[in-house]
Amino acid sequence: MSDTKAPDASRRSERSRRAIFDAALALVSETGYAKTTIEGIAARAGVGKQTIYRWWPSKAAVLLDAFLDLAARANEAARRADAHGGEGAAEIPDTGDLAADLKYVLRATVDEMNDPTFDAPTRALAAEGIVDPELGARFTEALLEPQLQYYARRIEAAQAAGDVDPGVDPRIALELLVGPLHHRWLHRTLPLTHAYADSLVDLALRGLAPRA
Amino acid sequence: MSDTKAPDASRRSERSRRAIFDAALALVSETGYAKTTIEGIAARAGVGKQTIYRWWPSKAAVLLDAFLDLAARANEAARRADAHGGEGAAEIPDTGDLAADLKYVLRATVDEMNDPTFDAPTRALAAEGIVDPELGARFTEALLEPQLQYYARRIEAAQAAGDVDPGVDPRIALELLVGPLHHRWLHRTLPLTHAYADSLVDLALRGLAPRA
Amino acid sequence: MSDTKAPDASRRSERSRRAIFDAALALVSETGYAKTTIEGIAARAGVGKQTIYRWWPSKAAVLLDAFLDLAARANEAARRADAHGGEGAAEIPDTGDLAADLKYVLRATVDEMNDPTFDAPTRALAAEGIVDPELGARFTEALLEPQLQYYARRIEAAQAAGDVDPGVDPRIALELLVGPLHHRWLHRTLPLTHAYADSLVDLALRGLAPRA
Amino acid sequence: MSDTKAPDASRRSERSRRAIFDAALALVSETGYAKTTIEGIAARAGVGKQTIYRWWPSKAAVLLDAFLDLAARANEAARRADAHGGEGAAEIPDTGDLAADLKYVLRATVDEMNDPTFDAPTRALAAEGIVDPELGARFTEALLEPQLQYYARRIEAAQAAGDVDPGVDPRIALELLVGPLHHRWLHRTLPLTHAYADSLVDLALRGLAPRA
DNA sequence: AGCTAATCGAGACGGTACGTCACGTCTTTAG
DNA sequence: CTAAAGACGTGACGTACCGTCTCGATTAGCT
Repeated sequence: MSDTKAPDASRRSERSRRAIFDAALALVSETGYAKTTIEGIAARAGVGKQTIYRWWPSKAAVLLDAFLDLAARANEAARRADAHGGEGAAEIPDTGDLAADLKYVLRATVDEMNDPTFDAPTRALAAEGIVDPELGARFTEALLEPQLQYYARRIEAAQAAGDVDPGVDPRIALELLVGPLHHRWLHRTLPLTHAYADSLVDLALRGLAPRA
Repeated sequence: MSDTKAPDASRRSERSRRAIFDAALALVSETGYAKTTIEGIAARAGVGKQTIYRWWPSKAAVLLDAFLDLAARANEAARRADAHGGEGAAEIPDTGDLAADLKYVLRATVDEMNDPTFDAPTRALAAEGIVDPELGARFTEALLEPQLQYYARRIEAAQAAGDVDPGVDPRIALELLVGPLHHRWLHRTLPLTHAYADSLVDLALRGLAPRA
Repeated sequence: MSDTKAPDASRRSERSRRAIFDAALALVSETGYAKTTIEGIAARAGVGKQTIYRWWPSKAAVLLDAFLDLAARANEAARRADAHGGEGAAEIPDTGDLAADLKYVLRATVDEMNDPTFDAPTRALAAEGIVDPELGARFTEALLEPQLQYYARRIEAAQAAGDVDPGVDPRIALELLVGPLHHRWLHRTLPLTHAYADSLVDLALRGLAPRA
Repeated sequence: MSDTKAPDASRRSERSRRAIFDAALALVSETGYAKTTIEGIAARAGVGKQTIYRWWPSKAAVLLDAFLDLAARANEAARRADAHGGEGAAEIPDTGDLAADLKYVLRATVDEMNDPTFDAPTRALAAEGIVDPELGARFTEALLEPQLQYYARRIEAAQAAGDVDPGVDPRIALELLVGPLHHRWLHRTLPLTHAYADSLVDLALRGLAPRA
């Protein structure tokens, strides 16, 4: 039906999967993405190379899954910490003050982008995704888009509350905030600061305000 | 002073330099950046590998210079074509209508991003620069920043003309336009269209408008 | 215990080993030892370079093993041809006439030295062994010494038969025969002929004769 | 007349020639023949590569000339030291006692072979000459043969004095002495000692003695 | 509980490209 | 006008990983 050789996922060794993720993340953070090799991951994980090739098509795919897994576990932990069993940790708060809410999230994003343990793998994945459409799609779908949806929902809520012009496409609105941030982050043109995040929110919100 | 062995640039073979650029650009456009190798470039250029390693530190650096050289020659040609010996080909027009001028440039940028002959190498260089800070700096400095300066100048002119709030940092203003465009381009979240460019300009300009 | 990474010999591909030997011998006889490269051997054998580097430390070592293998197979064939399952093909005959027996062997050796298919690789190996002690030891041990032992045994037999002074060290005796031959062979001072072999035997035997 | 490009020997720089010899000998003794390169010699001698290529066809040829020059200067010095302005330093003495004279010379030869400063370059040249007939001829003619002639002359003298069978070819006689020595030297089968030299002389002389 | 079939760790294999080294030729530049 | 300096095309070096391919030795999941 599908490919000539579909491995039987039910027989898969969870032990190896974990070890591969751990090894991949460790190696990327220690030696950088470019110097990380599948052979190295396998050796570090105490795993045969074939076990990696059986389940992933590329180094980037391994790292993406490893990162996703890390994020999922972090979320899990966060959810357990929070009393309310919310769906995800990153939902944008809605205090009624749109500007404040957005600044809060953008500042947090800026902090992440300045944190090497987040920056290194994400940057590597983004770069790989830019060049490899297949992986880029997975990256966007699994990492980027969910985050953007939080913005979309908050902006829709703001439109309902009359804080944002209802005629504006929330998608474009969100890109007005996130685009410049990513631009500075990826191209390293200028430092990413909380002040910058705030200015961005202020300026964007003036564009999104309901027409007089 | 510098490295232990600095080759004598005055003895450099212009012939080889040209051949390497041509080969690099041809190979990238034919087979893609990832499949392009230094060995392949050398072979195609009829040049020894050492001649590449002598002058460039990496494949990406070769391609960056090749691309820069291409752009420079294109500019040269454009300038000769235009009667007015203007400074560069990409200066943003100033018709007095800021929105129209920006839409014109953003549409042109969108077109470039949709043109594979521009898209492929630029995307590859951007991705490489994201991961390699050294190269990223060169990429930003040589390719990205000059372009951004055009926006900065046009926005400053608009501020002088009273079309843009003088209190706004032109740098942030320009990122409001370029950031979202790059976001869609690099992450391939949604199609890049003229309509999108227009919306972007309209929305951003509302944010930049002088306060009532 | 030994090197940091010892390949697992039990998993070794006999197919590749054979192909490498064949390619090495073919290339040496076709283009000469100096022009034979490891890369060339690998290509001709349809084998990865690493497969050669995994098992041999140098081009000379490959050729030595190839030559040894060839000799072993030749011996095998010779033994099968001879009705009597003798030990090796090169054992010196013992007809009771020492001079005749030695002349027979030395003439055969002269013939080998004059035969390009034997001369070329042996000469190359000898030269390499002269300069590389490691390889020289292997060459001596595996190719030269076994042959010398045949002489030693024949001379000891002659001593027992009273044809050679029992006070003479067989080792020196044998070198009296083989040394001059190799001298002419390696240094190409004068032609190697059967007549020369005969003279050598006569002269040496006069020195080895039992004292009156 | 001769080759397409015959360099004008009269214009040759003696300074460079000396520097090249010195550099070649120094490098060979420091790092070994195999690791010595023409590029290295040129650099060490402060000489352009072309200056070497103009006058010598190969690394081995340079070293041969360097060694010859060294030997010539050593002889010159020795001659000046000795009162009698003899032709060369290595002429075999004739005390009337052939065995003693030969032992003296063979012991001296053994000592040379055990002396690394002599052993290393000679061994390298011999090995190269074994494989490269052109160079081998030059090596034999310039280094080996003159030495052998000393033996030939001493043996002829001994024949005249009635100490050696006049029917024996001096050439073969000399090879009986020198061959075994070279055999042990080049193949490193057994240690080269004075005792060995003495045994060799004794044994060979029994073969050469006049017939009863 | 035993059988069977897949996955597992391991690593040899044919390859490709790497970045380096030296070759021998050719050109440029300083004395 | 010579020779040092060294860039050039060439080609082999020895290494690193690629992705595929056997190997036993576990492990499941199904009789």
